Amino acid sequence: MTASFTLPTSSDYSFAACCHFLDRGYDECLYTVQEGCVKRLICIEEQIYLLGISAQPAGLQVTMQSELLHDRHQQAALAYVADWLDTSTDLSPFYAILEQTPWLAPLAKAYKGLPVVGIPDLFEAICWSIIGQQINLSFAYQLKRRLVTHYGRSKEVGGQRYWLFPEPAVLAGAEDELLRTMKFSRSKIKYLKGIAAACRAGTLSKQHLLSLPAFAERQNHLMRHKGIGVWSANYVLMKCLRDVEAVPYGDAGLHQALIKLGYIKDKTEQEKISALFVGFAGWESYLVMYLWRSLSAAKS
DNA sequence: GTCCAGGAAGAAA
DNA sequence: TTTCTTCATGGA
Repeated sequence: MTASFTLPTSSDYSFAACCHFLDRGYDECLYTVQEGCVKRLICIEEQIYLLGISAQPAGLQVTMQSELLHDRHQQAALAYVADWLDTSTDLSPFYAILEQTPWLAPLAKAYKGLPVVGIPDLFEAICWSIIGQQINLSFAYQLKRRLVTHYGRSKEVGGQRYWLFPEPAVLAGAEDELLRTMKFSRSKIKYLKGIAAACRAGTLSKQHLLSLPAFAERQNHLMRHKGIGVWSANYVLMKCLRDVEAVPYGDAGLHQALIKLGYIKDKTEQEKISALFVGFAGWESYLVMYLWRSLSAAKS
C-alpha cells in the first residue's frame, strides 16, 4: 500500500536544486533520482519503507510504500525527509550576504533554493567521512557501494533494489580480509570498525552529541575516536548535526572551488579561507554547500 | 611514470 | 609543537 503526505518547505526552497545536487553523476547507492523523484529506503523501528519524494506546489510530496503503516512511523519519515533535505530553513539571509560579495553572487542565482543536503544518520555520516578521506570521490563511492551492498539490508520494489546503510552491529563484526578485498585500506577498516563498535555500544550517539551545548565540545567528542580528525568532525557536524558554523577546513573540494572562483591561488592560503567564512557567520555550512555545488558544472 | 584525491595517525625532529 | 611518513587505490 502507498500513503502520500505533504511536507511544507520554506519560500525560496527548490526541490529541483536538491535533485541536481543529489544527482551529480556519482555512483550513489543509497537513493535514486529519476524524473524529479527521489527514492530511498528508510528503516523505522525495524519496519522498512520505500520513500518517494517529489515536488508539489505546496512543498514536497512524500509517499511511503509498505505492507502496513503506523502513524508514528509516518511522522518519523516526514521528520527524516525534513532533516535530510533541510526543508524549513529560510535562505534569504544567506542570499543577502552572498550577494554582497561580487565574485560569489553568481552562486546565489545559479543554485537558488539549494539547502544543505544532509546525512541524518550519524553512523552513516561518520563512515562516509572516513571512506572519503584522501581518495577521489568516484573511488569513495565505489567503496561505499561495496560496503552497502554486502553488509546493508535491501528491498526490491518494482524490479529495482534499494539499500539501507549497514547497521553498526553488522559492520563491527565484519571480516577485515573481506573488507580488504573490497579495497579498503587497513586504517579505514580499523577506523570504521571502531566507530561501529562505539555506535553499537552507545558511547557514540547523535542524541548525546546534540546534548552538548558548545560546538567545540561536539567537535572534541567526535575527535576522541580514531579516524575522526578536524575535517571529519566538521563534515559530520555540518551534514548530520547541522551545525551551521562547521566548516571542513582543509577540504580538497573547498580548495578547488575557491581556486576555480579565483579567490585563492592554492591551498596554502588558509588565512584567506577562514577570513572568508568570518563574513558568513551563521551561514558557513551553506557557503560550503554552494562552493561544493559549484564544482559540478553539469546543470544549474 | 607522476601527482593528488571531500585526511588521519604515529613517528620523528 | 610542528613536520614527515605511511596508508591504498584510481583517475587525470
